[in-house]
Amino acid sequence: MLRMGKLTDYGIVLMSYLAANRQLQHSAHTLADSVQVPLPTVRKVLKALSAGGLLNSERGAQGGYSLSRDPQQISVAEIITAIEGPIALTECVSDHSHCEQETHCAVQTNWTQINNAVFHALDEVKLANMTVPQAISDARPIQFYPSLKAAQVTLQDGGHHD
Amino acid sequence: MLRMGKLTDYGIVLMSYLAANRQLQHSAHTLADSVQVPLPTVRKVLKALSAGGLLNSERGAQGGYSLSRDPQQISVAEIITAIEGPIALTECVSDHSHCEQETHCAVQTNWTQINNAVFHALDEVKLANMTVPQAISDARPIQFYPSLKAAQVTLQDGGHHD
DNA sequence: GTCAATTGATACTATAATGGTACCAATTGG
DNA sequence: CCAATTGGTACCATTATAGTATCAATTGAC
Repeated sequence: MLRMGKLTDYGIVLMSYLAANRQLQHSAHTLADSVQVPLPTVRKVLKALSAGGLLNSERGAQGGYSLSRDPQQISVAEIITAIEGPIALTECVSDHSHCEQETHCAVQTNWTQINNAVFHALDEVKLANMTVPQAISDARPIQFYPSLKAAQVTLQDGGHHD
Repeated sequence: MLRMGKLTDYGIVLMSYLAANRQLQHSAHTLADSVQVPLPTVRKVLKALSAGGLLNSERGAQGGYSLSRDPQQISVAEIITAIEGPIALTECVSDHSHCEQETHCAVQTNWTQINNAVFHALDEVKLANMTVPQAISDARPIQFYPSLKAAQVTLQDGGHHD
């Protein structure tokens, strides 16, 4: 499924919102209200975004968050990295690759390559593109293997997706 | 982290092994031994790969698995799809997108685009490329935001990665 | 024809990851 | 000094995942 966490999704939404309203400082409270996501969760995401250097934060009364850079300078890859951690499709390419099968596994090098390709794709999309729908010129229509989707009997249990 | 399950990793390894030994039929037992992964788990992965149409399977004594197509015709995107299900980075772009925030979320269209870009990257890499290390000509050297990696204080808990 | 080997399908369990929440410390403006 | 707000940490519950076990179906061999 290759999916990443909801928090990252929130992160994108949050960043998009901030990009659309750069002028002022936004408190976590305000943002939670705007984006319709529970406040504590928003806090968490905001915190990560800030720690990742994507947001400026000001403490104290009248404090809040704001984009640290232009929306054109921020890629979704950065946002993902800030929230999910370093982009790594498998354990192999992650920092602590404690792969026991190294001897038998002859593909780890390629994984890194694939990883880079994915990262590149993610890095080309800037936050500025997210605010303007359909603005990604690089996107080509690609089919998602619908036939395979049908044949997808799934592994995890009985596959009862009601 | 954008990571996908271990099973998918096994799947890639399995497929690579099969690609390197196309001539004969391999039983789950044999493969488990070759790849050094627990037999039941290998069975599970093999089953999914078979259901996905990537492997031919023969029952009965002397049965086993073999690639259904040329390694050049099989992409990692297909393998991932067979094991993890349809490639979807977020819930938004998945089949059952029960997104409550639709009103406030103005990015779902872009997610689909990003998804496509990632899928495309994954689809360009064929199984044949995996067996020959470093064979992916399309790969460019890309930095992984090492600075952000350092600043990555993480969300999930205390971030105590010893 | 029976038996052994092998895949197909399903169900189950335990561990880990994730989402979500709460709390307290630190900072800053009024 | 107080209120508002971020920073950091700890915690819990739900879910997903990995891994295992069991039985049915099929096929070749003896």
